[in-house]
Amino acid sequence: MKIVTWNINGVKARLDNLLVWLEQNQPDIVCLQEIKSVDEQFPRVPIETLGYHVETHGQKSFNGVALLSRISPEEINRGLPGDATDKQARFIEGVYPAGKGIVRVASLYLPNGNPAGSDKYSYRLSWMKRLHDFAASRLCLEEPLLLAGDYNVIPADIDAKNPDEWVKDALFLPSAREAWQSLVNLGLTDAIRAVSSEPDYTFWDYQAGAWPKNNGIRIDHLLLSPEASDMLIHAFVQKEIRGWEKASDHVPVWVELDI
DNA sequence: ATGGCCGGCGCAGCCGGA
Repeated sequence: MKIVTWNINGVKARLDNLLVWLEQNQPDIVCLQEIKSVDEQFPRVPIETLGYHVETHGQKSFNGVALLSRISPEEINRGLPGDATDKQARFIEGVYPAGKGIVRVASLYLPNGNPAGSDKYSYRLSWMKRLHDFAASRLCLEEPLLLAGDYNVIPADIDAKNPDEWVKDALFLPSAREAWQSLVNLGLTDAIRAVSSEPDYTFWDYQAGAWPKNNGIRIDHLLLSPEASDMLIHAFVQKEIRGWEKASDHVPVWVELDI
């Protein structure tokens, strides 16, 4: 089973790319972030025509996440628990039949939090705490679980071409990296780091020639429960997608599971 | 050497992103 996460930076602006990519790559489950669409305007018909089920959790203009899948989900949950007043659409979870059991997959878009010290940064940290509590409760189920998405966290120096440029950025501040490490320390496996100790950037800014200079960062991650990690065959970043016409600034990150 | 963008909204620039 092939599962992939991709921040597409606007599903309507990226629809032609998305359809070609789906046909060429045939993923089983796709976690999308930054769809920037309300549910009613998500272009579900052309995606369904390719054989995918579509589940969205969107809002107007910003944010928004979705799950595309070849197999119909048994259950869908929208929104990250822990704050009923949170109106930002950043989390959707699906439960899918797989093998003799299920696989549980979440598509998440963690708040950027810049500038540091702002209300946005405190919202980011509180969201990370909620994600930590959610992951802890899900891990008690002892199921194959994937928490996939745009974490907006650069975990370590190796995950940036120029780490010095990021020292005052919310993506690389010690408190954000500590929150990331605390999440991983629950017993989750960073799929890319499990298979590679090389730089594997997933984002290159549109500005300042970041892509031609390979000035990238690794901020899109798949975290696997022990039950999912045991089934890990392969993980990789699909870097070449960044070179497409009208590319997103993020690229797809894949895992293949023996399930 | 320096600076360099893009999507959404909505029809002009501004907001948000990382």
